[in-house]
Amino acid sequence: MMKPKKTPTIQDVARRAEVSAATVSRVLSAPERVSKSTRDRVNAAVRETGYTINQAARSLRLKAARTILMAAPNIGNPYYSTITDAVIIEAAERGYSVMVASSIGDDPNLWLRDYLLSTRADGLLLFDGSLDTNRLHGLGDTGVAMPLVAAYDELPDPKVNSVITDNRAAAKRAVQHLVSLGHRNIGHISVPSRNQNPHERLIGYREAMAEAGLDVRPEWVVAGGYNMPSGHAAAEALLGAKELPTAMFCATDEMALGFMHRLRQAGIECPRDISIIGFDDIAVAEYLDPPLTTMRQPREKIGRMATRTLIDIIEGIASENEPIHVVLTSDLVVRQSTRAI
Amino acid sequence: MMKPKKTPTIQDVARRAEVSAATVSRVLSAPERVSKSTRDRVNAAVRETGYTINQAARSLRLKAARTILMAAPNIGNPYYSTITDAVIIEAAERGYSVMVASSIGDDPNLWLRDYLLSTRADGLLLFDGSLDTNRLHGLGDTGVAMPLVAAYDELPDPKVNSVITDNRAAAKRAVQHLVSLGHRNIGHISVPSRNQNPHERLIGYREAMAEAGLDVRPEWVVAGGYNMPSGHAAAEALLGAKELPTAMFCATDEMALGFMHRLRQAGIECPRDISIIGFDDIAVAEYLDPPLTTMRQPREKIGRMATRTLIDIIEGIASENEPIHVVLTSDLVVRQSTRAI
DNA sequence: TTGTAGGCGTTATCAA
DNA sequence: TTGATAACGCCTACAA
Repeated sequence: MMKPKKTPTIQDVARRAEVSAATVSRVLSAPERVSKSTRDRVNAAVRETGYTINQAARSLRLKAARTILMAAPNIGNPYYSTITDAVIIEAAERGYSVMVASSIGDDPNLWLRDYLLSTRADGLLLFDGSLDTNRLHGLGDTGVAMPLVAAYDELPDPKVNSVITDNRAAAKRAVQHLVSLGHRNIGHISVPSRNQNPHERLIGYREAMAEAGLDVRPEWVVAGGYNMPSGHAAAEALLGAKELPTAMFCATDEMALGFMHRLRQAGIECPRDISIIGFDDIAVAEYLDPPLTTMRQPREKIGRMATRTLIDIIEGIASENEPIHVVLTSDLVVRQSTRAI
Repeated sequence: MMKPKKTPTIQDVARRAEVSAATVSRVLSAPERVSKSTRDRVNAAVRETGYTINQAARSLRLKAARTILMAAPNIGNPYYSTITDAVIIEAAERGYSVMVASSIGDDPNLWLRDYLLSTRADGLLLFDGSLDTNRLHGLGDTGVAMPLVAAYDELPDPKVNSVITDNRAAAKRAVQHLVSLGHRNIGHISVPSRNQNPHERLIGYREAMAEAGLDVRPEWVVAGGYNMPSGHAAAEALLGAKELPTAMFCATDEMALGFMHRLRQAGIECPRDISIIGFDDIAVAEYLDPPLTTMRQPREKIGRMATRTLIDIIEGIASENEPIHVVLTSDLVVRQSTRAI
């Protein structure tokens, strides 16, 4: 059994290199301020001792953790995996670590505040539209402003920095695609809104319908909830209607999947009997049968841009006075689940 | 513009409650050691000042970050999302934060070591079989042992704590299911192994074939790579063979999906012409057409158990002398992609 | 270019 | 039960 030596500190390195701790510190953070010869000696000593900087001490001293916190309603949703990946990579490139939090528990606003006030994280990447950005941003009564970037699929508070895709326009294009194929009876499975307004994708649907001079049949617009079971349930509901639409715009691919699945059980085939378009372009979309037509969300880009923006704000590169709003676009990906009528 | 007040420290609370900082600290960590009256005063002061503990200072003092690091080859893979979720939840229940790292970059072994040595994380949850657990566990020359739990889909180094599923047995059961349906010509798309041995799922396949007295036709065993394109490619390769197997055991659901997709393009329908069984039971599996028969990995359980074990080790609840090995089982989920011949 | 010294906010020890 | 004090490891004026 090897006895665990204490982890070396900057002092150990200093002793070994026969310099002061200050010099070691300089070599590590501003090498150019140290003569080449001592620098080499210090670097050697660092290697020999296996020294690693103690982040806790550093954070305490610097009042910065070089860590960002990513909060999503459920990281468990595959939708976030690509994003998470991008966040980690971008953060790593800037020398930041990433903490993740699932917005569960009593009062997310409360413990998020905790994270940021407690020098655990320097900024917040918010993927959860249900959190109160007002309280978070101003941090309520303490009045300490916290670097924050919102990147969820709803229209965020304009006072808050955000990186989003233009959901309304994308939804419109999805519907227009169906219209261009000759469909006039177009339904929609919507996604719940977390604020008082209807979700942007629902608004886009309505606008596109109106602009095309088409009626929105209330029984063809059914509320979903992001996942496959909700698409399944929507199909169930629709099967009760006297007449089926010829095309459906589903606000997420997962719902499209559940929807299609239930319909097939009832003998209704896509795209033969009904055209279906989804939203997101999740990885499996192109491998489905039929491959799913959808609006592709640039998830990697969302992750990277949001992270970059946040770190820019943390480091003072971006001004904190004017909120930053980045709007990315989604692309129509035509596959085989939609066809001309 | 509200001017950002400094975040309150324990001193501020102490002053306000007219006690010493030590007392405030006690109220926070060992309330029973403080009289009720002062305790109440302190708690009031905490509330009034909006005090939050400074984790950096605390970590420095305690030499513990109450944070664990989760490292996966690519968090981007949806397979990990459920696990990540479980890890976060379990960790939160124990008062730990979760950092995530994707095993990219030059030398993961190096920067992982960094994380742990630098008081950023107290332990490592390893989902990447390609990392060198030997070097990580002993941390090489420094000889500092680090709390580590491996939870990837390969047989880990027996010296390292691990939470895994019994891949070999599960693979055998998958094949046995096909055999029980009357199949004798059974192929396999394997997953790459990261050590010198073949992957456990491949071994299980071979064993089951041998036990059933069936031949393994080399041209029916093709190397895959976890994702859908590799399943696609495997199908491509197989289509070149003079004869097709009547059943295929795919080492992951993603590969099964890609495989099925390519075959369908060639007019080969599942389960009519070929039975397909996957592995993992990813969320979409039951919504596919046909719904996919598969071996379900208890991913949530893996995440929770691994986290629990790691924290037990960190906190000294579990002994660190004898490595802990938890083996979970996978369940066969029969759906419609397999049928009797 | 290098060293000295002080302090970041906590908690553990010891004494009262 | 409470308080004074020192120390955790680092960085940054300031001084030499």
